[in-house]
Amino acid sequence: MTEESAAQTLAAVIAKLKSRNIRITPQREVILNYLITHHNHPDVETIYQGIADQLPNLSVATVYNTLKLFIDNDIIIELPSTDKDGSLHYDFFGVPHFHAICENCGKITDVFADEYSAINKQVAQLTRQQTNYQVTNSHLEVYGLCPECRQKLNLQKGTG
Amino acid sequence: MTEESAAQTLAAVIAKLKSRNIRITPQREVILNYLITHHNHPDVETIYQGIADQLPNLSVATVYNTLKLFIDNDIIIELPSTDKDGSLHYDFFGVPHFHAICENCGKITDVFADEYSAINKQVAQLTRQQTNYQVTNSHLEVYGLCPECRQKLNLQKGTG
DNA sequence: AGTTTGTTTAGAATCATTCTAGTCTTTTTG
DNA sequence: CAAAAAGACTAGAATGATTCTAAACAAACT
Repeated sequence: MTEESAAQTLAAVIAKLKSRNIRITPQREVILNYLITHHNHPDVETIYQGIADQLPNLSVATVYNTLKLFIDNDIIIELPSTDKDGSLHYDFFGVPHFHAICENCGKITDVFADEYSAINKQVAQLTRQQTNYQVTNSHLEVYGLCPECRQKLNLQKGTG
Repeated sequence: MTEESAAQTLAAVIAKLKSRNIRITPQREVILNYLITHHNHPDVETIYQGIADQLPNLSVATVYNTLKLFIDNDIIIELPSTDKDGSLHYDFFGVPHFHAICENCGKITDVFADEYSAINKQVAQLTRQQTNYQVTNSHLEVYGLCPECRQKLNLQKGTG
């Protein structure tokens, strides 16, 4: 992704928020920009550290408040905490995708697939039919072993 | 589900655990039985209260340890905490299904659908192809408004 | 019987998240 | 523009779910 398109994405999301009468404060813009340009599924602490130079007086509470605001407006999603830490992770959700999570090291990997949009539609429809929920979005997490951990564990098994 | 089949399910899961050389303690059996016979997506506190009469000396730490054991052996799954509380929820995962979660009241509803098994297979395959993960399972959560909250919120809107 | 390994208990410790009170900023209104 | 109102931010305290620790207990192994 080029810098130009990140800027375009930022502008588009800001427009979306403004259209809902949500104020764009410097804090919100910096946090949003961080999320658009970093795809490492950061937790609150990582975000806080990552923008400390741009917002020296930032409060962690503001990060929490802002993330909640973004979640409620379907701009980012929350990912479960892995075994390795106890904190939730966040992910800008511009292009729909799902997540592969390593049960060994806790790494989270984005999975983009054309088929996902059709799957999503089917799941929303099934849910409506069977529960009468009004569906707004969905999250899919796939659990398993990442290639690195697979290799590591196989070597251990071979050696031990 | 009849009582008989719950007992059969319990026996089957115990056999599975034993085949992996995992000890079946009274605590583990009671907690497992609770999860098999209650499908209200309990949190730790609810489980603890629900079996207090059967295990008067039970420690919460044991509940946490046992749930982790069951998760690692793909017997139960963990569900995210809703806005209404800060604790994780647990669900016996004998028959694969996914979850609809109400964004307003936090209710979690099981969704059973024949199509889910095919979706799951497709998702596992996509993940393998694109990330080279070795997939063991997956969770799907659908977010939206439950029928009750939809009605409640519509009435408010109409009245206000 | 004694030793090792694994499990449970009770309570303390941790730490992510939420809450609170006060301050600051922006918007609205006259 | 000034005043008032609404919304947002900060710093630090409070909460509370989860994890950790040390000691007691139970089961498996020699």
